[in-house]
Amino acid sequence: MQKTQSNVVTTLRQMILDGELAAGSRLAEIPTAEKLGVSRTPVRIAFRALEQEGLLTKLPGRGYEVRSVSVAEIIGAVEVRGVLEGLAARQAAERGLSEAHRSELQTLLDLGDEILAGDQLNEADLERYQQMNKRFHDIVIEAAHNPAIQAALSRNEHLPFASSSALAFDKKQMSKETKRFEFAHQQHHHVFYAMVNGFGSRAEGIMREHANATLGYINSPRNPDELTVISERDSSRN
Amino acid sequence: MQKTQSNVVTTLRQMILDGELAAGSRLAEIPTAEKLGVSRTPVRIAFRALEQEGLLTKLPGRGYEVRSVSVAEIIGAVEVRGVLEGLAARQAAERGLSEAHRSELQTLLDLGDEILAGDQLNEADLERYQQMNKRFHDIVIEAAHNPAIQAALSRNEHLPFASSSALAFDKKQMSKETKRFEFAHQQHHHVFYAMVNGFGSRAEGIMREHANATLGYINSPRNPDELTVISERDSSRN
DNA sequence: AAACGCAAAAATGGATCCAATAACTAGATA
DNA sequence: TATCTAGTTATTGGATCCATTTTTGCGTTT
Repeated sequence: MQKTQSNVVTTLRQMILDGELAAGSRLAEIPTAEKLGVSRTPVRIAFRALEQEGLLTKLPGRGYEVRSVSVAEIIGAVEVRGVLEGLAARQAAERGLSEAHRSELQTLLDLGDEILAGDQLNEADLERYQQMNKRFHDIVIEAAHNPAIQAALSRNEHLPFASSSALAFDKKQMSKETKRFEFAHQQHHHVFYAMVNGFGSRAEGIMREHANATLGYINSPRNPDELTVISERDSSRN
Repeated sequence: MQKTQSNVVTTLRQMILDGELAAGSRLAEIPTAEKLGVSRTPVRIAFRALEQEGLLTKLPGRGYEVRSVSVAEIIGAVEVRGVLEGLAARQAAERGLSEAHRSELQTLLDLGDEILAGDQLNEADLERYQQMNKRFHDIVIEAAHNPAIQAALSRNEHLPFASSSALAFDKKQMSKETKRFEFAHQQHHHVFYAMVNGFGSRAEGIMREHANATLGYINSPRNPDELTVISERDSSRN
């Protein structure tokens, strides 16, 4: 399979998100091109694209560096997602959902209920839930009919997941994590109710707060220890 | 003067914003490169950067096209700016302003008062006001200490000004426009007061609404005729 | 032993070259 | 006359080449 231009971007992005390229790694065009088996041209374009996405930073004269994202930055990015998706939910509610959007959201809600019906989530459930969740949020943004929201979000889309393990699902605490997803899914129900009934302000408020569900235990005030652990791990590179 | 890479980006961007490249124009790499006296490489990179900024759209197989921005899109983008700068003002207020930020904002407020002291704005006043205004907003964003806000805004930074005349200062109605600036600057005073005193929610609300001041007469409910005129002009291309 | 300087190596930015693909045009045929 | 087809043209994507700048490392000198 020959590597194509966008392929290089996605390959590098995936390597960064997977932690294969550790935060702080220096990347130069020529070695990267050789490593991927392509020429410098697509690599050059990929570096600039990933810089735009906030995953790389330019070191003038020494190539690029994989950005190390601090916990504070992740929290900030989640906050931004919150206000943007909140705006989307409000505009969707004020504008009114199309029948297609309404029915697909309903289907997704049912699907989420079903996934969460069992006692505890397993690996497969997690995967299914996250797909459902992504689609749910995408529809809300679509339904706002405001392309600027999508554009603003794209810049921060991958950032919260850059420091891979910080937002990882904690498989050692399945029951706690399961509760988190149950709560998040309740919010899905509530924002759906608000949007269907044209309650723009409620829809916005719920969605805005809902973003914090992504953070999981990071900002849980009951678990300062865990916060500390992550902070240490991260502050060592920042 | 030799054209450099970022030069090509800024040159093309300026040409688009100035209307020199009309909305809907098709742009190909080779003609553009020849026109600017550079090779295809920097042009290729510039096209992708401007696509990221939302100023160009890709026509697969036929190069790029200068995006035509509808009034609805501009209003949507302003809405997005509102929630993002509102978030910035809130976080700045909650975090507390540094002394440097506080004093520079104070200076800018005084400067704005001075510019608006005369009866009516002239061309030079307008220029000075807009510089002051830009700096004021930049400081608010800086003071939030949330790089994700800056990143999200960068995507929509130029978009509201792409359809050049839609947001242009209406020189035939100086007194009306002057009142608009006076109102906007009052909001600057209020958001400063809120931020200095740590009133996060007020700061957010004021800033969020303040974004609409940019729109000027576009969304003025008292002037549906003017709105119609702009809509027509724009809808013809959309 | 430390610091300065020079040279070599590596990196980027820009230009050109080659190949593949998609769009246009003109001509032939139904 | 309309449509299908084939050939030509234009355009992009990828690879390589050249020049300039910066870093880096080693050697010399103080």
